[in-house]
Amino acid sequence: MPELPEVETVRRGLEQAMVGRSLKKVILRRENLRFPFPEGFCSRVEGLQIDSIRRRAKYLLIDLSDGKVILSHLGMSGRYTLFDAQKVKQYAMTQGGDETSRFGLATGFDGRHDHVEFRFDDGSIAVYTDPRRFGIMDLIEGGEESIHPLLESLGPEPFGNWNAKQLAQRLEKKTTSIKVALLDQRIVVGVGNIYACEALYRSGIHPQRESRTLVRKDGKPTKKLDVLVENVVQVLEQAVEVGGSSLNDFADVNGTLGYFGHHFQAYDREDQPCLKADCGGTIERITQSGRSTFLCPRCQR
DNA sequence: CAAAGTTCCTGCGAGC
DNA sequence: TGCTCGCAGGAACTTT
Repeated sequence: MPELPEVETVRRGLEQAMVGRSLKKVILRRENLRFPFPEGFCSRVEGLQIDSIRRRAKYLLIDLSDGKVILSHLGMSGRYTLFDAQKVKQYAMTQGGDETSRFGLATGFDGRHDHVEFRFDDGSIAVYTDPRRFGIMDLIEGGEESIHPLLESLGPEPFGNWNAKQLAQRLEKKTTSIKVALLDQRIVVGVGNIYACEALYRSGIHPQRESRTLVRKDGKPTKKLDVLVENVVQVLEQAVEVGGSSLNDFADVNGTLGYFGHHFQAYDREDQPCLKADCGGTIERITQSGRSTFLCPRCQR
C-alpha cells in the first residue's frame, strides 16, 4: 500500500498509537524481509521509548529515545495493524499462546505473514505484515541517518519547496520518458505507479513523452511542466486527505482505503471512456519499464 | 496473467 | 582502437 499518501496515512496512524510508549518486547518471526534484519535488532530497541515518527519519501522513520532510528519501508504489500491493550487481551483469551502470532485474520491474512511484533509497555501491540516481503526494516545508529545508503540519494519531497524549476534542472538532459522519470526517486520522491498515471493524465501529458522536451532550451520549465508539478502535488495531497479521513486504529485499513476506496481517473480504467469533457477518447494500457501505464492517447500529448 | 516498489545487472553509446 | 563512465531498460525478489 505504498505511495507517499498511503505511507503518510500509516505514519499518522502509528504516531497516534506509538509516540510516548516504550518498546517492552520486539519479536521477529523470520530472519529477513527484503534484507536480513540487522544484528541484534530486538535487544537494541527494547526498553526504548518512541519519541516521534517521521516520513522521508516512502520510508517511515521511528525515532527512539536514545537517538537510534528504526527505518521501515512497506514495499508492495507491507502493512501495520494496531491492537490496543483491550484487543490484545481479547485475542490472548480466544487464541492463547504468547510467542506465536495470535492475530490471524485481523492482520489481513491467517498470520503466516505477520513478521514483526512490537509490544509496548501499555499492553498494546503493533504487527507488521508483509506477504510479498519487498518491505525493509533496518536500524540506524544516532546521527547516521544522512549516510544511510537507502536514504542518501533520494530527491526532493513534493510537499517541501519543490517546484518546476527544480524539476526542469533534473529533466533537462533526460531522454527517458516522463512517466519513468516521475517514478525515479532521485528526481522526486513519493510518486508511484498510480499517482504518476493520474498526474500525467490530469496534466494532458503523454507518459511516453521524452522528459527533456518539457524543458525549454534556456533551461526553464515549459508551461506543461508547471502544470505537471501542480498536479503531482495536488493528486498526492488529495490522496492524503482521503486516507486521513478514515479511522485511526488500524494503519492497514487507512492505507487500503487510501488506494481502493478512491476511484482513479486513469489508473486501472483500460477501455473505459476518458473523463475529460468533450474528449471522447478511450483509456489505453501500455507497458513502460515493465509496469502498466494508463493514458488517454487523445488528450495526452 | 498482474500487482502498489526498489535494487542490481547488462548492454550500448559517448568521450577520452 | 580500447577503456571507462553513465544512462536506459529489464530482470529479480515473492505471494496472492
